[in-house]
Amino acid sequence: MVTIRDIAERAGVSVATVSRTLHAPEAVRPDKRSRVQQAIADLNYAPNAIARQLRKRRHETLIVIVPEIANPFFSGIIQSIENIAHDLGYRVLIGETQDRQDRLDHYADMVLSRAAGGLILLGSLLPSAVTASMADQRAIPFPLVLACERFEGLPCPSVAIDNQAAAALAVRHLWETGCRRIGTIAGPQSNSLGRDRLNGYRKALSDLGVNLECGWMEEGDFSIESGHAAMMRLLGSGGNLDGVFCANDEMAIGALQAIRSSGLTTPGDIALIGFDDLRFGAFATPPLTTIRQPTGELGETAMRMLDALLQGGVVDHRPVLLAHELVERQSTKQRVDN
Amino acid sequence: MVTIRDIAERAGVSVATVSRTLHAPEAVRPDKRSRVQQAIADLNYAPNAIARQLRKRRHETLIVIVPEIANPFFSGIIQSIENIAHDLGYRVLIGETQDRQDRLDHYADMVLSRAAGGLILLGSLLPSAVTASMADQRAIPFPLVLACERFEGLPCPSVAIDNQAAAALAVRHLWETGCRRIGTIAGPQSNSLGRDRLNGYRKALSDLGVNLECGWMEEGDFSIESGHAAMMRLLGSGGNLDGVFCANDEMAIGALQAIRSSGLTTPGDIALIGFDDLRFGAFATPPLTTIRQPTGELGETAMRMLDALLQGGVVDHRPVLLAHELVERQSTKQRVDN
DNA sequence: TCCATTTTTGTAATCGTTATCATTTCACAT
DNA sequence: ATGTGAAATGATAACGATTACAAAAATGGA
Repeated sequence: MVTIRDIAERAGVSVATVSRTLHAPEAVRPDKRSRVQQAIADLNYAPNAIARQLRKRRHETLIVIVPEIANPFFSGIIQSIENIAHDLGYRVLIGETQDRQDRLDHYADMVLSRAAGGLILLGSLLPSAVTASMADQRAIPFPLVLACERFEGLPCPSVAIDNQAAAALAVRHLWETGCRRIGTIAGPQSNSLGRDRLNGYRKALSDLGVNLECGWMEEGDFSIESGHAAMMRLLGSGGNLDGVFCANDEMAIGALQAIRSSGLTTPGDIALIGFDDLRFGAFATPPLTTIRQPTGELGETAMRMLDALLQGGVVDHRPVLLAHELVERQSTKQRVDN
Repeated sequence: MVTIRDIAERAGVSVATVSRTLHAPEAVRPDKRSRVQQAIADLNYAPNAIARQLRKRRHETLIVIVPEIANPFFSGIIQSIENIAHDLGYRVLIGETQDRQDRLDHYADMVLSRAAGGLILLGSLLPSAVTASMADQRAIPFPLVLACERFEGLPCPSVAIDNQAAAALAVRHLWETGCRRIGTIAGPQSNSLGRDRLNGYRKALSDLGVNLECGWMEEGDFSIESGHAAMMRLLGSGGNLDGVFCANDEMAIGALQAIRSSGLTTPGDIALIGFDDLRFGAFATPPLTTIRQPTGELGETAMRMLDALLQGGVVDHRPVLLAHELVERQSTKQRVDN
C-alpha cells in the first residue's frame, strides 16, 4: 500500500508537506507542491481515511436504518436525507434490518465503535444499547434521531406525522363520501404506526357515533399479500362493508385485488383508502385515494436534527409533528361538493 | 472518550491484558479477566473500530451501490447479498447514486481510501477511478463486482442474466399467444440493460420474419410515468399494436393504465409483458406477465465473487449468466396448449 | 526447596495520518 | 553584508487499538 511517507520520499519533502499540499495547498511553495502532486499521481496515492479519522475524531459517515429497503415508502425519505446530508458534508449509508435485532445492533455497533457518526432510525425496532440505556436511566449512548415511528419516553429528537389524526381523517373521508359501514385493515400492533393508525380509526368511528361491529377489523403486516389475505377475511366475515381504511398503500393494493377477484368493484361496492401515497398506488386500478406523508420534509427534518446533535447542540426531545394531506383519487367515491 | 487505557488503569492491568480479555479471554486469568470486564461495564467502554482497523488492515464493511433504492427490483438482490454477507462476516451498507457521478465517486472514494473493503455495483454508471484505470490499461484499483449490468471489456467479475435472450423470449411469448403486431417500450439506451433488451426485441422480430414498423417503438426511462407516456405515444402513432413488450415492470404498469384510460383492455386489445417480476406487477390489473430474474442467485453470486476477490483469490472475469424465467399471468392472452 | 517449563503479563513498536512547535529559508529594508 | 519578521518546512508526538517479544509469575517434578 502506498502511504504518505512514500509520497514524501519520492517528492523529496517531509510527510508534513505532503499533508499540507493535500489540505492547504496555498501554504506550500509551488515547486514543492507540484512535485508532491506529481508523486501522488505517479504512485496513485489515496490517503487512508481510517488513519485520518483516527487522528481527527470526526465522522462524515452517517447511517440510516430501515426495516426493509423493499418498501418504497422509505425511499422518498431517504432521498431527502441524502440530499441534505450531502450539502452538509456527510456521507449516508443505508442499513437494512429486516426487523432483526441482531442486524440492527450490528449497525448500532458501528456508531458505538465510532465507525460512523450517528444514526437515523426509520423502523420500529430500537438498538439494544438504546433500550439498555433507557432501562438504566442513562443518556442515549450516541447521536440518534427517530423518524416516522414514535417511542414513548425516549429522550431523543424525533419527527413524524400525527398518525392517529391522519387515520381519523381518512376514515372521515370515507364517511363523507357516503360510506356507512367502514372497516379497517390494520398494521401490526407491535409497532407504533400500526397502533396509532388503528386508534385513529377507532376514534373517528366513535366521534361519528358509529359502533365498531365485529368483522370490521383485520390485521396485516403492511405487505401486499397480507392486505389481500386480510381483505378476503373481511369479505368472508359478513361485516357487509362499504368502505375500508387500509393502514398502508401496499395492503390497500392487495385489498383492491381481493375485492376485484371476488367480483366486486371499487369504489362502487367497497371504497378503499390507503396510507403513504406510494407511486404504485397512483397507478393502481382504480388509482388509490390515500394519505400523503411529507416524505421530503420528514427526511430533511431528521437530517437537520442529527446534524445539530453532531454539532454538539442540544436538540429538543419533543416530537416534531409535520402536516399530512389527503390525496383524493378514484378508489373512494367522489365527494358531492356544494 | 473512554479508551482501552482507561480500562487498563481501572482494572489495574496493562492495555495488552484488556485487549486479550476482549479477543482471547481464555488466555487471561479469570480474576483479572473479570476485573477487566467489570471495568468495561462500569465505564461503558466500546473499542474504537477506527483504531483497530488501522492496525489490522482488514475490512468488514462492503458497499452495494444502486442507482435508486426506490426501485423495488433491487431489493431482492440486496437482501440476498446481505444474507450471504452476514454469514461471511461482512457488514453491508447501501449507497444510492441517483445516477449522479459525483455521488458514485463519493462512495468509490470510501473504498479507495480504505474506509470500506469493496464494492458491488448494480447500476449503469462506473466510478471515474474505474473508467480512468481502464483508459490507462491499469488494473481496477479496488475489489469490484458488477451485477445486472454489462460493461464491455471491464476486467472484473460480473453476474447477470442474458437480457437479450430474455427479451426475445418475452416477444416470442407474445407471438405464440397470438399477437402479430408487437411493439416495445424500451429502456434508456444509455444503459446496457436498455440496449440488450431492445436488441432482444429486434432479434426476436426478425427471427419471426416480422418487419419492425415505424410507430412500434418508444423509449422510456424505466419509471412508471415514462411507461405511461410512452404507451400514450404508441397508441397515438397508428402502429395498431396488439402486444407490447415493456423493458421493465414499472413501465408496464404505467402502460397498463394508459391502455385502460384510453378505453382499451388488456390483454383483449393489447397484450402486455414486462420484465423483472416486481411484487407490484403480480397485483396489477390484470396481473402482469413478466420475465423473472433470479434475484436471490444474482445477489448471492455477486457477494461470493466479492468475497473471493477480498480473500485474494483470482476470479474469472468472464460474465456469469444466470437463467431467467417466463412468468405467465393475465396480461398476455392464454396459450392454447395441446 | 529449587530448577525447568509453561502460563500470564507488560512494554513498546506499529498502523497512516494530522498538528504542534521548533527550525530553516526567504524577502526586504537597512 | 546584515538584521528582521514572515513564510515555509521538518521532526515528532499524538490518535487508540493490536501484537511481537521479553519479563514475570505460576506450576510441577525432583
